[in-house]
Amino acid sequence: MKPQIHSLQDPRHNHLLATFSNAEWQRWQSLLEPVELSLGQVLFEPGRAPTHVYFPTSAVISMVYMTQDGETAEVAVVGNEGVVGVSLFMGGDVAPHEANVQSAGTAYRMSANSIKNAMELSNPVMKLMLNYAYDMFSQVSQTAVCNRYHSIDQQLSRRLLQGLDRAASNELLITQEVMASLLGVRREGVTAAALKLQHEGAIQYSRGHIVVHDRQRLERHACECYAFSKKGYFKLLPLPLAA
Amino acid sequence: MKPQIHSLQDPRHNHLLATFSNAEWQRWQSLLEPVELSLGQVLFEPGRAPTHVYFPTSAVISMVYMTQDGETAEVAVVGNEGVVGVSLFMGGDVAPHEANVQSAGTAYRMSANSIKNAMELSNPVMKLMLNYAYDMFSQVSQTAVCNRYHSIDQQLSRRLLQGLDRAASNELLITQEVMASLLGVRREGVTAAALKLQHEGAIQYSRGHIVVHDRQRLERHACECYAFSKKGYFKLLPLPLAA
DNA sequence: TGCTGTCTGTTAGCTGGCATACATAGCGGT
DNA sequence: ACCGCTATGTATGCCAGCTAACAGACAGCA
Repeated sequence: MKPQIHSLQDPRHNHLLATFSNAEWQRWQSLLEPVELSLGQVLFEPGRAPTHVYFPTSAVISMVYMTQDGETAEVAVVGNEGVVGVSLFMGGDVAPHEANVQSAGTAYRMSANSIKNAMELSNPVMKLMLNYAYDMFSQVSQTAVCNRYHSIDQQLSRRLLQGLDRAASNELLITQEVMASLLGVRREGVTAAALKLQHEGAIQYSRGHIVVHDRQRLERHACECYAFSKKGYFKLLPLPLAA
Repeated sequence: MKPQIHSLQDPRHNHLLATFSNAEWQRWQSLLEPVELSLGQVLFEPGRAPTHVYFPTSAVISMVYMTQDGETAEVAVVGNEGVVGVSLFMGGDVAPHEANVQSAGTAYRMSANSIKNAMELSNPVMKLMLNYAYDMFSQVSQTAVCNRYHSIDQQLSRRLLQGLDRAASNELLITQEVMASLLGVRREGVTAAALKLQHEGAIQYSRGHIVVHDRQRLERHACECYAFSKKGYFKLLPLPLAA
């Protein structure tokens, strides 16, 4: 049940880092530091300037927004397709979100100063980072609409799939309680939705351990937001004309 | 009832343009084109690359997200504090939103190529634009949470205030029908909330013409999202420690 | 083996916002 | 003055998700 650890972590397991040319790579290597991220660890808090950016290789991080009353909602998920701490390279030093580790694993991190310098030095790197930031922006927009229109069933399915895409296996470690706080709903609501999925044979779970048996069924339950949130998906969309 | 028109439009009425040094300004002047934006005009559609960025001087633009079923929700509002078309300077050419004119008025626009060149040439300009993009990102995150937790009453008040901040007077031109599509709720829901505000004497309206009489009352009704969405607000927040 | 804490299942009643349908009221044009 | 269109007001019924409260089930630990 322990998180799997890549003892010889390869930075290129992160999709952004993987796109670097060898020349870029030379510059970056010494600035990147491999780290283990544990479940629940908080990478930065709302109102504070992140000290590092994180490039997950196997860890999964939630960007969580919180109201004054302490009610929470996840607005984006970041796995090895992305990077945590986009506020640093957009100049809005202070992030309004909390970034916490949803699934323990490995990542590479780089100090705030280093990433800022690196972006000044290299235009391609800057473009890459900004491009990802925009993906994330889109993902958050989608979340806003999803929160408005879609049922708990749909959202749970969506979120499980998003977790699955960033996991190495067909298993997830998350309790219904935590899932509820991510979706911004009651725990009982998640229980009901999860039960339905379990009765249909789509998933099987027990005490925070979820095994996905029928991914396709999950996809049928999920709202469109899942497909849309796949990395860069919207860029590939055919123009939705016929307005 | 016609929208007021500044016959001699000053680009510096846009807060972003206003921050430019004289040197920057020289370069930009010839690239900016003054335009009149009419109510309902669509600046760009989802899935398409914007042809221009727009710097509103008196117009107000809605960034609207749409589901496959055609349900809509506004995720951000842009007035003379900002710029429309951030996707262009983040490299994600294709925007997932629709940008449409919520309140007729004036703006300056610049072609997609020009803005891209301008950003390459000037680091300060790039930082300014990215900084604003991050503000917008925060605003969208806030909207996601607002959609989850806050009542129609609260959201209507919030949205009226956001409109008011970007208007020259205490009047707004918007029907309950349109407001409903922005908030992503039924028209009847807006009617009920608006009636309440009217009975309290906070606002007075008729056929799409809203006059705000008691701004403070609106602020009391609005959710925290209003205060938060004020431009750059989150940067000024004291650190919310005591976790 | 039993204790304890966490996780999951279930119930009863409430409410906000939903779908649907229709009524009234201004405004503009002829 | 009338017609027609758009905007607003209102009603009935419904349902998802909420509050609150509690019961069972399993894991780890002493």
